[in-house]
Amino acid sequence: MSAAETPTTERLSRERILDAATRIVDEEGPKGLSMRRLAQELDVWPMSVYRYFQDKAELVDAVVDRATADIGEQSTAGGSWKGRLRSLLRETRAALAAQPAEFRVRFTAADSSPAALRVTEAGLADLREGGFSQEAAGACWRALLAYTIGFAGLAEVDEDEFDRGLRVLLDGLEAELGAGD
Amino acid sequence: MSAAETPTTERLSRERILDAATRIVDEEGPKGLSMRRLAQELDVWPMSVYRYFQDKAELVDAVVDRATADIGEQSTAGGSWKGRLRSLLRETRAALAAQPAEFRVRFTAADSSPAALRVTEAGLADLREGGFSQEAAGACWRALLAYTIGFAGLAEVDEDEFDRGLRVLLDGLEAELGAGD
DNA sequence: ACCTGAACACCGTTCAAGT
DNA sequence: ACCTGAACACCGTTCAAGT
Repeated sequence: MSAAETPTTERLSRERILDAATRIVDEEGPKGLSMRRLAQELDVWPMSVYRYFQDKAELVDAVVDRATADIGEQSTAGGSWKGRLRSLLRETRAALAAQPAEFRVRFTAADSSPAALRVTEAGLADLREGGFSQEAAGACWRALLAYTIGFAGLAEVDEDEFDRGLRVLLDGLEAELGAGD
Repeated sequence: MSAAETPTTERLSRERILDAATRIVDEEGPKGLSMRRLAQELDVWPMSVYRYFQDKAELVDAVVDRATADIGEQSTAGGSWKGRLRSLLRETRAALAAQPAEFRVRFTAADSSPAALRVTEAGLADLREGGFSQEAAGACWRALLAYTIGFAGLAEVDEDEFDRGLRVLLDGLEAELGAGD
């Protein structure tokens, strides 16, 4: 009993905390997530969470980061650069649309999440492969990302409608910035 | 003294409350706006504000609505439908970019603000004038609005870059949806 | 009927006291 | 050194008691 303990509850960890936080947000909405409610869900003292996250803001950022962490995993494989890029942005829209609006804004915060940085790097790589200069790729990416994030916030959304607009924007940007300029 | 009072502070009103709320948000950020802080700023009991706004959510919506209420006032005059539309969206982007991210999401909430509805109606009217069918105008508007709102959330923004992307998107949508389909 | 202000049920976070 | 839990400084909002 003293040598080999079998704890009734697993040891606390960032992973377990994020699981619980995500569960609360899914079931009770973003306003339901408080440090105290979270501690209760984990059967832990309120202050214990602060061992793993500096404050609530850091926790929320981690929740959003994890919810968007696997964007682009599906579609790094073959196909044209344009196809990959559209697939990347479709995944981005879907992942962001699944987040509550209050949390979604954290994805494009000034101090971007690791997930957001990875998505941006993947997108820029695709655009460079498509013949855009570094500067043109940057401008093009911001336009595509703006469209995607904005669409994620619209109600009654239609996946096909998103894709049609995305194609129009991408083709137009390619015609304007891809070859000449 | 008893017949004609000269009150040291003006009577409370929605207008005065929104002035104070906007001032607090400008000076102390969105997190600084609390019902209690607002009451203090107005030199009033905390509960007095509830005579004019049902709850804090309604107050915040009213703040955002007022901050976006004069979008489109400048540009309803002459020019092509495309020029008017671009001007409308430029104003929309600027007004939204001036709002804190936490408040910005309320502009496109499911129960849209009066200001958002007016902007949408103006945009749709421009698109109909440009030859879009009602259905095509709806899809086109959602794409343009998504792009605009998304851009409003991006850091280190360039007005010209916004405008270039907007023109690309609008021209592309016109080519795709305006004439045929 | 209206307005007051005390009170309720929460927050995030600090910090002194214990182990 | 680490963990606890009491305490601080707030919240939004309800509601009974006063006028």
